[in-house]
Amino acid sequence: MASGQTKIRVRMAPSPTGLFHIGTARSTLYNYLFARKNKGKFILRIEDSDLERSKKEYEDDIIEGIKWLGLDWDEGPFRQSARTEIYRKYIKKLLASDQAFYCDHSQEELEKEKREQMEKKEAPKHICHRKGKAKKGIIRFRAPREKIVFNDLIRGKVEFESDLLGDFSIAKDEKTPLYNLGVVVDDAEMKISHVIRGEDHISNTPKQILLYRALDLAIPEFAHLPLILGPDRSKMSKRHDSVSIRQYREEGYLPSAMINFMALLGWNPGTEKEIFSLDELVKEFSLERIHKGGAIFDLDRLNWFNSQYIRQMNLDELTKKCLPYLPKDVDLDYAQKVVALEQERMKKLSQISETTKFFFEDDLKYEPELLIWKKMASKEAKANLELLEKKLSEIENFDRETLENEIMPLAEKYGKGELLWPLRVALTGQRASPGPFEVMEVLGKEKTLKRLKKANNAL
RNA sequence: GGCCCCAUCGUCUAGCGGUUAGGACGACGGCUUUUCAAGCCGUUAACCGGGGUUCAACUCCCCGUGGGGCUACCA
Repeated sequence: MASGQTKIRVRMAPSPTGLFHIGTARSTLYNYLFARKNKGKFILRIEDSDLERSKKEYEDDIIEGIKWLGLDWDEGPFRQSARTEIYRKYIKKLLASDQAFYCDHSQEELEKEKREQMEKKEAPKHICHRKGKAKKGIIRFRAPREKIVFNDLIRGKVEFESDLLGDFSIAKDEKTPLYNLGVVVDDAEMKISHVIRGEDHISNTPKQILLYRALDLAIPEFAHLPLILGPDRSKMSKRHDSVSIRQYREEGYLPSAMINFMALLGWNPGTEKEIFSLDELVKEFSLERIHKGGAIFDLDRLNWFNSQYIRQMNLDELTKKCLPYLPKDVDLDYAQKVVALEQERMKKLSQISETTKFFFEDDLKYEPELLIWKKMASKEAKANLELLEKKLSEIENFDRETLENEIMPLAEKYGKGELLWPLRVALTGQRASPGPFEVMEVLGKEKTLKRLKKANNAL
């Protein structure tokens, strides 16, 4: 057990078998917050011991994702694939003391045994009575029969009967550990004080405790996080829509929004504050306030956080971030004016390509009916557009204020809806958009007049 | 099936024996308004069930029920 003086050392140990997962990201965040809050160290370890499924591109995606979120680590990344000599030492020790042995039962035999046990309503487990004398088959751990109790920092006392575990597998061969042994060896070697991980690992914990004991290693504290759930309340996985950080990144979610949102899924400081910077989270964070129950990933809430952070951003920065969603050769000043009009309306950056299309197209297509306000006659709309065209052509300064001062009196006279609606639709071609004055200011006189003429012809 | 974990509005949650059960997202309504957003105001909506313990249970205990996780020569 870690004492008060023990240095806090935590780790994140993702396996590079898929894109950086939202659940992994939240665990990373919590580990990071705990480390920073307690002036400890945060270690990154890539669990790539399954060479078949591990891929460099996934490792890159995970590391990139962590950095994108604005998190960093103090040691690593270590890779299990580079640590085989370390594992060999421990596996040999277990073998030599007869706590582990080679088991050469085939997978078919094991599956058959399991099926039979389940039919008899027994706990499925393999207790090996055919210990290989040769170095053949898989290496199993001879689990002692005892009660295993550990104190989970989030859940309290958790008890298991090791009897139920059977002789579980720990390595494919002397240099290739399986998950449970790999974690134990690495966590011990890296002097990890607190293992903070998803709840799906609770059932691995007794196996790992047994291994710590067998190898005479110090057992860390454990804290099992509630899971992030899909809308169907099951663990978020590939069969749900968007589970990778990359997808959110590409859709235009801000790291600050992701961090804020994820932090509050399963934790909160007990106040009514909702918006937190990473630094503020570090200050407030505590394991004690983490929930036990899983939390559903609510996209509406994420969208809300994202819109909050989009609004807070300064315009230069926001424009830069929007560039990928705007036409390639766009003029930066023009783009900035466009973005300014959308800043308060955006839920995510990617939306801007649709909502601002009309700013970048010269040839708008008009549905004649759309140009007409409510029940006004087509003739009237036409007349109003002509009136506007004439008035606008006399105005030199196309800034919002001048435009408003010149046009609003007309609108009062001829009807706001009757005048302003056809104007706005002529400018945008859309049912919904920012107001006509803002749009004209961005478009400028020439484009404005051209659009009015064209709309008029469509009627 | 076995083992383990969990349980307050639709969702994220506050609550740690005595509260009109609070906030946020969403939804809905209103104001504003040429439209759509935004903004402001308001409405809706929850303690899974049953036993205890207690003067008093959302809160503590037990049992149900429900949900979830694990059950690999994956991690």
